[in-house]
Amino acid sequence: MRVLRQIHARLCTRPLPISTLSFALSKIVAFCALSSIGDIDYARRVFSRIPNPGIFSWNSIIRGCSLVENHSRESVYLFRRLVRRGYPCPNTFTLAFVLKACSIISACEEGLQVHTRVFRSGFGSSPFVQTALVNFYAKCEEIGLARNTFDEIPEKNLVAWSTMISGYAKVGLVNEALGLFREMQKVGVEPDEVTLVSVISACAGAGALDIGRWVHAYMERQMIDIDLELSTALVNMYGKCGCIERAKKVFCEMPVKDAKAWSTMIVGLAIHGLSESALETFSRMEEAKVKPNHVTLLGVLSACAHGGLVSEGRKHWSSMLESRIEPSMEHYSCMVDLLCRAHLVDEACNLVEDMAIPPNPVILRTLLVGCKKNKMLDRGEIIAEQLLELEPLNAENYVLLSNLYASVSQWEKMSHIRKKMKDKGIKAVPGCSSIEVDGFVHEFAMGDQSHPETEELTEILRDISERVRDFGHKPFISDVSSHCLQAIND
DNA sequence: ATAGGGTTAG
Repeated sequence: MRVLRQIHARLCTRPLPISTLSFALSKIVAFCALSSIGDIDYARRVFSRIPNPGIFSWNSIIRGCSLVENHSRESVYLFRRLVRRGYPCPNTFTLAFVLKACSIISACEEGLQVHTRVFRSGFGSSPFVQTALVNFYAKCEEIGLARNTFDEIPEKNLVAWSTMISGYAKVGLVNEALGLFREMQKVGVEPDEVTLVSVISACAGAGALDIGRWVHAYMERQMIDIDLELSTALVNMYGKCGCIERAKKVFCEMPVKDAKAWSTMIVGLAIHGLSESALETFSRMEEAKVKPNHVTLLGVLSACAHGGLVSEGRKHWSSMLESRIEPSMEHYSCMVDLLCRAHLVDEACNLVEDMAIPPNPVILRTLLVGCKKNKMLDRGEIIAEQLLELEPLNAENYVLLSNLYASVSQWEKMSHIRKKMKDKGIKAVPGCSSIEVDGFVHEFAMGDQSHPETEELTEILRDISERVRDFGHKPFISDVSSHCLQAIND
């Protein structure tokens, strides 16, 4: 960068022809915007001094901004400016870059405008632009539009398939993602690392362990290079699917581990209740001199919350404040959860009151659950009031408040809330779960009888429930079993 | 110079 700055300084003092100067400055912009050692602010300054920037310069700066964190919006602004000026004319590169920026910031309006422009410009048949459009729609959760665009691509290459698969995986349409993966193989397109990352991440989201294992075996068979991203995806998949030992194995065998990899492992251990291991992994991460990010801390705090490790949690909270990680709403949620689980509801409330930003509904709900567990009616009512003001249409809030009343046997107030819900026409979203059997993910929702084998399943659940009773246990009310019991009652 | 990838609390 220093050498470049010197060259830049000399360029400016020479009486060069404008075209030569523009060309040289364009090259500087491209380097500063795109190189890993570059400097986007410098690129912007140089760009603003180019007398008559050509499309190459515009593209460099638009792409550069889109790739730098928190600068993607600027790409969109630059593109608008370019369009308003009317020249130079955007090409396929410009469109692909600006669509990428739109997908990073989920700028749906702007992306749609670009799409209109694509139609008019006649670049609609460029595979790059088409794939960028698919990605853009998927990132904006317009999965139907993404699919329409995808279907219009006449010759779908690997990148197009991967984009669509990852789009489905991201919005949780796991069967669609896996189905498309099979279709892709049927037409003879071989997946690469990037495709497989999306497939594995779809498996993680669905608890589809069998398919995940199959993909893992497939990669080993095909000698596909299991790189950093793939390994992390595998660690996550095995962790989410309950195979923490396999997750650990993949993790240990990774030659290089970055913050995401460590975080994934820590979160995996935390959700398995292996709090001590999670914390130990965190210290190994620090020893390895990998800088923790905000997700790492979420994992650490959630491990402490699950293990009831209050003082450890407090320690990590204050060291987080000391380091440069600004606590986000999610971190506060985690800490509030930790305190509430440890029956320190008052302290949790104080923490929330001291927040610089007003608490979001998630935090308030966490507090409300804490009040319920500790039978703190008055405090709970105050929190519920705030919550209902913030989100008067969310059924979850009414259910939580009614649960609070139930926990202190205030049946009249409870039925009052239920009635209020009914009067407002608010319906609870049914609880749901899913399981993969032989490569298909079966989904169940509370009260939903649409599964072809509902009768047999209900029969089995009834049997389990009776056996639990026969053993002299109360049917245990965990999240899953309460759904089952509800299904039986229905 | 162009399009697709991993981690996120309750």
